[in-house]
Amino acid sequence: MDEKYFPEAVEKKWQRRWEESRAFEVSDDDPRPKFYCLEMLPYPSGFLHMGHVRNYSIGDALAWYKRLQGFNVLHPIGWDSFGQPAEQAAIKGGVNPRDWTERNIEHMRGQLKRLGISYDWTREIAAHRADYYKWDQWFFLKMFERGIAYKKLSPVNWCPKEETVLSNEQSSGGVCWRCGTRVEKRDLEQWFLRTTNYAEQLLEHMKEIDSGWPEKVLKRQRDWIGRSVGAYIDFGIKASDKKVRVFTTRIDTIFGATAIVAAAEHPLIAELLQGSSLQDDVAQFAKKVALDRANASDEEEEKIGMNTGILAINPFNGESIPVWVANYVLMDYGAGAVMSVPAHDERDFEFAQKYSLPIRQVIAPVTHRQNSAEPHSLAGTDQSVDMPHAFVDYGVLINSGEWGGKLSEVALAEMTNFAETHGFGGPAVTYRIRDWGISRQRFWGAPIPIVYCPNCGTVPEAYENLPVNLPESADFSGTGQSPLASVAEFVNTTCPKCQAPARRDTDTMDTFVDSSWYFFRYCDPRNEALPFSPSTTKLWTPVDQYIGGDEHAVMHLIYTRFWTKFMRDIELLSFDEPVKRLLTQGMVTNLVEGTDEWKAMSKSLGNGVDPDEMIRAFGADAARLFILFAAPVENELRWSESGIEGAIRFIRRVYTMVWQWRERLAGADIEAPALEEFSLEARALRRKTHQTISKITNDFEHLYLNTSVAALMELFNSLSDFRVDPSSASHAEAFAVREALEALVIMLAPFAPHASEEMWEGMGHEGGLLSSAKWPQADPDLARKEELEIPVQVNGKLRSRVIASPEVSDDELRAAALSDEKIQASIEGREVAKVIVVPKRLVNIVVR
RNA sequence: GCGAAAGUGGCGGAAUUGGCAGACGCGCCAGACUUAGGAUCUGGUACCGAAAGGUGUGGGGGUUCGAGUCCCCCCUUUCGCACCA
Repeated sequence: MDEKYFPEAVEKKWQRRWEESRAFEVSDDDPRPKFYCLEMLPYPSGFLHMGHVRNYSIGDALAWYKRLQGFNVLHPIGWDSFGQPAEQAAIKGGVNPRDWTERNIEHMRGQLKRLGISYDWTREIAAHRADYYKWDQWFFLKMFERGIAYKKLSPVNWCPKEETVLSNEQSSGGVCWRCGTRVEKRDLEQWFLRTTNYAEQLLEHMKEIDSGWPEKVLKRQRDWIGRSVGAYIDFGIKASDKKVRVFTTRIDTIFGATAIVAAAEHPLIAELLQGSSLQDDVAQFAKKVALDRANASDEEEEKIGMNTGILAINPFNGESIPVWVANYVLMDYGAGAVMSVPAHDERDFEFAQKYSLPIRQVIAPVTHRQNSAEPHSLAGTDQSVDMPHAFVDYGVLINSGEWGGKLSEVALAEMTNFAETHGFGGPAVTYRIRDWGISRQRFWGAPIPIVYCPNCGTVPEAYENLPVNLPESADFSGTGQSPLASVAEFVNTTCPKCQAPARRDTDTMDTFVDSSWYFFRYCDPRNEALPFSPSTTKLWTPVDQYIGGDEHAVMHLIYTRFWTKFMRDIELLSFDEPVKRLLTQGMVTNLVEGTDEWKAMSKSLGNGVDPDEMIRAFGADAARLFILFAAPVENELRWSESGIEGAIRFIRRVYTMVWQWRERLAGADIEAPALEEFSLEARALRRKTHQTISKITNDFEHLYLNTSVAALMELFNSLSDFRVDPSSASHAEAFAVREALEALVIMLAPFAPHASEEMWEGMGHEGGLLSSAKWPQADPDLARKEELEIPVQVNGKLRSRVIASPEVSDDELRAAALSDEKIQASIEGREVAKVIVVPKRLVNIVVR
């Protein structure tokens, strides 16, 4: 230990020591209880940003805490290394995506090590390496076998001039990003995973995690899954034996249906119009709707529609109503068609007004007369009525034949039942969640292990042929086509079934596939026979704490839940949910120069801060301490240069104090003196020490890291106020200081591990790593106050305080309060109506 | 538009069970040490007031002996969803 604190030297020293002593490597056969602390793995863009630093600082604080508490802590890291930026770099800069990616990983690994995050680096994984994506392919085959992976036609953005697929970004504004041609929607054969099969479970199992996940994430997942309970009804078609099916959550309004509105691309409509004069018009209309949708802005589009001339028959009343097509009905939700009830649905109302469709009220508000035989209604006629807007609430049915007079709640069940018994409908549940399309016409991803054979058709690659290796390189000139299609030695293969010459699928998988199961691979990262052995994940998973940004609240966190359920189904696992506790940390923001706006750090806004510069200027410890202190973990964090200076100032003060006491503490007798040997001040210091241990231990369980740091500062302030000179301190005083300082240094380790190690060594623990030390234990007896200071209020206003013993009774407190001089003065001449005593906390005297 | 969450000093925030509002830090002010200070140390710092004292947690109302905390209305901000039948 040097007299002065030099972060750079200290940090280098301990990073080396940790590596040499393999301090953070964990093994499966360790008798201690396990703890799996996981942070979302980064995309190797080339540089760590402050969001990463915050994410990993939070995780590392928890990992340190748990380790000091005696847990066997798995704390791994890896790279989400497939994805577009690498391919863009290849297209633009002519570099190989693999080289680009490896270089970035190399650099970012160095940054993480300079931050001193306590990872088990022996378990590092990277998605772009064949020993990882082989298992993506393995899972794909398993899903294919079970019908979870399937192929279907699906619309993509298509540039008709270049005859190529474009991503959403490449077709923004509805035109091709290169040639400016208007983009079309075109159907392409693509692979999908049946997430919808698991919709019910994804919803149901939220019960298992709702105490550990933020409510807002669960809510977004619930909305994403979008379970909706209602009924389906088949409307007959006039002069045809076909039926058109609709889904509704409001079957009670069916007597108010004045049209059927179908999605423009509804196949039944096209079929029914076969040969009709309207056939082309409707096809034209469908094309326009598809185009508008591709160009969709944030704004809701104006509703447009057209009458198809087809008539449908309402099975409840036999009425014929027109069938329309419109842009506001979506083919891929519900049944792709709705019954239009303008009086009781806002969208239908708007549509009906525009096209002068009849508006018929069939639900009346329930009034105070609801118990009378004749329900009150706003309009007692079955003709089109004037309504200022749709009435969408539940109410009482009117103009609804035999259901008239019933409440919506009752009619919903009865009418669904009626439809079912008469064979034209029944109960139905629909979901908003769609199957997950994973085909990407891109190079830098895991190849889809499917072969197209002229004899056998679509054939899965054989397991023993995995991995299907991604070629070294391809033509990246950016034709928009999957670059793999141009690599002959990749495309041309033999059929795994009949050995005939065959062609490979040239698409790669969505990168969300890689991140759906990566943290299971950490448990068994070098397994060559399986993605992981069930025994290792049985030991380590589920993840105890997962930490990351809330931009992944739906996609990644739904997909990984889905993947877990699939892995359970193929008996790799035996639980439903992969993550017990989830923390979504807040963003790191900085002032945008020339404005007073705080925005997320970004290159384009020029308000980014380079972690390396921070480390150079202040040290990793100060940067990490500041980040964790400045705001609660889930809040936005506003960057502040002076804040980080405060952090290094604090570390330096603690460091200086350790330096001043080091000789005295190294030589001090460890034996605790008898209680009566401690002075009043020494007892107060010990009380603060034990109170602090208790508070911080509790805070860590809730990840209240900012208040933990504040408590450490308070303890330090108490130590500073304990003005005893090291050389003249009594044995008891030195003991109290040692107890406080050791607790302080150990509990500082999760926030500033390098400096803490250095101080720990300086305090005489040569050769013993702080990283294998033990978290201090709070002694409740020592933490207990020796006397209480009880506030005394008069009519709820603080007037005085009285000193009392911790065992004081209510009566004693009351007496003490009433006899207090200041209190007597303020209640003089008034009648005491009541005295409220909150045991050992407060007295309130009510006077008149 | 719909839904949710949140509004506390100059700033980040604390008060986690209805019981002393403003812990801790930043900033600022004063002082010490210094050739010097954007270093370090000491003290102060919600507001009004000379003081006694009074006021104070977005605004208004309510419940309670007692409200930052619970209830109702309003305002503002942030986030999410946005044709989901």
